[in-house]
Amino acid sequence: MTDRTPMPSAYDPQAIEAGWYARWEAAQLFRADPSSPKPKFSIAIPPPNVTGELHMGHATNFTIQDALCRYRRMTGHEVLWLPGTDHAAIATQNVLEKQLAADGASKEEIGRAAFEELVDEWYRKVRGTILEQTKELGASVDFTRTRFTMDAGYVHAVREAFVRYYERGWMYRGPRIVNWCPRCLSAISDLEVDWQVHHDTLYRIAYPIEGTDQQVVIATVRPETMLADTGVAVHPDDERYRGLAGRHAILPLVGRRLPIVADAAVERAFGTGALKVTPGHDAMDYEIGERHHLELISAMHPDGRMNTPFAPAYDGLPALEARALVVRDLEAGNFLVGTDPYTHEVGHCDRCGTVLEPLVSEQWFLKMDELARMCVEASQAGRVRWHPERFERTYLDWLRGIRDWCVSRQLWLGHRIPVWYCPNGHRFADAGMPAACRECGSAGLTEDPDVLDTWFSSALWPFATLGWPEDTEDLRTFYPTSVNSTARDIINLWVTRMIFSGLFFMGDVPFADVIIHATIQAPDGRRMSKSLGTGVDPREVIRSYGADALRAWAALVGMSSQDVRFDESRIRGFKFFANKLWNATRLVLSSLGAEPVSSPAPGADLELEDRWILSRLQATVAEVTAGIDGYAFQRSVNAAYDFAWHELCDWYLEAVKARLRDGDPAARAVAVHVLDVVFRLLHPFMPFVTEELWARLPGERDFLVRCAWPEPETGFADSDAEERMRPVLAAVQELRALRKAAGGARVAPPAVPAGWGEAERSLFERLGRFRFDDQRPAPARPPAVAATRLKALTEEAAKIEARLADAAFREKAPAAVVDKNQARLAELRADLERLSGSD
RNA sequence: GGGCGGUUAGCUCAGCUGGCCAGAGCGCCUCGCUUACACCGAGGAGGCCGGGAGUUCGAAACUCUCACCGCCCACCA
Repeated sequence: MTDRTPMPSAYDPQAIEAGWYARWEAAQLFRADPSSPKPKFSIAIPPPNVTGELHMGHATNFTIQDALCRYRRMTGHEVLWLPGTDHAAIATQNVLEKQLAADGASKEEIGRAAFEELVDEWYRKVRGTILEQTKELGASVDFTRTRFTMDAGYVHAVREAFVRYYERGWMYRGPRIVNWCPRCLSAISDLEVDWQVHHDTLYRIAYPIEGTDQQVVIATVRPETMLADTGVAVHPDDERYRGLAGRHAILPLVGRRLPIVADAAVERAFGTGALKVTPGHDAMDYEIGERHHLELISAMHPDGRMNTPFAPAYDGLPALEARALVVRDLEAGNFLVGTDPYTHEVGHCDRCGTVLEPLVSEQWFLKMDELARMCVEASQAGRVRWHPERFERTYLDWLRGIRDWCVSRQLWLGHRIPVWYCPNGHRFADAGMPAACRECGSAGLTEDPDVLDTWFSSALWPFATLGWPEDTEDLRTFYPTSVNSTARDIINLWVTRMIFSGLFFMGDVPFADVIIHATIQAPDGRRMSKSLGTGVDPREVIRSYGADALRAWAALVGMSSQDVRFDESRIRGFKFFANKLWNATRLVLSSLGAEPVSSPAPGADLELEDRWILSRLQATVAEVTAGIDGYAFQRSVNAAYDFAWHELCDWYLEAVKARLRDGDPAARAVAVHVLDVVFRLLHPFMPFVTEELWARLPGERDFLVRCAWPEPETGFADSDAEERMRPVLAAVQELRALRKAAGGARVAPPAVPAGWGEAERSLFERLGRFRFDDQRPAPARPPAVAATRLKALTEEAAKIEARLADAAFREKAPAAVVDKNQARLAELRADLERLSGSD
């Protein structure tokens, strides 16, 4: 989009970012064409939702993915970056319930239909916000393919997936102990448990042993659950309790006979070494109960109140009240032996924060053994590569100890479980809406009331968004996708599940590379969170510094191996950088005439500084490219930044200003070329300002978005120019130091160092702003070079001399290292000589 | 209880497979409004690279160990 409008002297992100996204979209630059012959690159964007708007973590993740997509477009790939949103059932339901509660209402009061309207409204709002933010960030997604995990096609995919698992026999239903949220009134999976440290009391309670006057003392933090005790367990090798197994204990307050069993799961060192077994209210007890065929009693309603008709004193009480009462009664009956303070971790619902109750209930489970095995194999075969590599272990460790996945939820919101029950007790899975029972043909089917875990549908994302289970062109073309970029907290929640889903349904991994980006923390190191007031809204950052600055920073820190604190000053630094690019462009453009600008060619009419900057440029191209290829974006950003500011602006443009103004075709060609390449290199990270500036370069301009990625032009690699340039730059710096020492007064022109030709002399004059043939009288006594500078050089030289004098070093160090040291020493000596000469 | 990551200038962070006096951005100090840019330019101060031990001619980087900080996993009630 050629642009010849005048440029204001200051870069204003607001002014330039506004228009570009619409222009890109209008030109359909981000629309993927499955029939293209180009190699394919695809990313299914992680579907965001949770808080309803994009936060800094999303901004970072979007930046990484967008950088990859833009880079791949430029390297000649057909790119599909597919956006979308997730219905996030449990999170959304919680948000809405909180809103209702704030108005003194509840979802039960307003009813299902009204609640669903609220849900739809919420999704519309969230989608609008996310869409807006996606554009503000410059994310080059294909909006024509936007998906939602509850759209019609996706619903079909989810149901179909369930049915296929069901028919394989991997989906089963049964009463099991699960993590139950008494507020959400739903089961949740092991991964959705938020463990928090609690300071509780450990009660020691004496259980009389039947037929003796002895007793066994157990320890518990939840005395109220004793009402549901159906056994006592000790370790089989525990001498203290030898002979106890096989007898019975009598449950205080209730009088129930409890078999005493020996089980190796009991930790002898903990508490008294004796464990009350409550299979209905503790996961480990549940397993012990299964092993020893103990009775299972549920003593709690789903809402967390006691359900103990056999002990009416406690029936119907909230658990904590029941606990107090139980403790009082135990004390009264002399069963309470003692208490100890006790610190441990207690599971909370990670969505609403309520303390979870392990409860037994009917739930659907997905068998994980085969799926886990498929994941491990894919990993071992290197079909999925993790970046950084260490996260592969997070994945493998989880798979190794995996338990079946509880996929059912008792929510109002979500995908219904496609299982049907007929009046004659038959049960079958059907993705459609069957009218009659498959087995007996009877009508009057009822559908399973539960919905699926949100992550069940998210797990299908990489292929369901491409049209699965239909055999679509998109699916054939863009699956498997290329990369998945995620925060590490959902590695197992989401990434792992996508991998086994892909392997099972598609027969192939869903992506070749997984990249795990850093978590962005608040400036003080706390978690960024709305409720803590530590959140930073990307929109405000964009308003202050521009999306380009935010993105450049995100790319710089995104792949850090540790968490990263939000750092406004660095983002501002990138705004300054954009301003620098802006003004460098202004400088070059303002000195161009009307005549066309040619392209520089190696060896043709180039001055020393031209050769130098072109040589540095091609090295920068190589470095930026290597950085992206290795997912080390900080390398790319740093290389481009340093080159553009500290080589191009600080030296080259200063050196060629006059040549540009004088119409030197070589300088013009080189300056324009270097800017052009710099904009290409930076475009994946700073798409707006680079597109804007690139459009203003001479010649007819299309879109930078679809320009070719620069190759390192090795023909411009010029070590001779780089070596000759160094002493000139050093000499300029020394001259500046002299002037400074002279308090700004004129100093005598330096003697021409040996070996300098006309090129060096001319460059030195321009950069140093003086002329060798200046005949005006110099001060009688030239100022002394700053002593510190001299000292530093002398010290370094001495250090290197010492190293070179060391026999061990000369023998053992590789020749290249020795050479390097010698070269450096030569440089230092030359500098010192020049310095003393001007003194 | 296991595992992982971190500890480098005042702040936020780079430093790849050990070798160019230890780097950047911001902040701070001193000069300078030099017709691209004061969102700038030229200089500068500031670091026993968490502590200790080891390997090596040479270690911020490798090994061991200790101390903190953070995260993940785990059925010790």
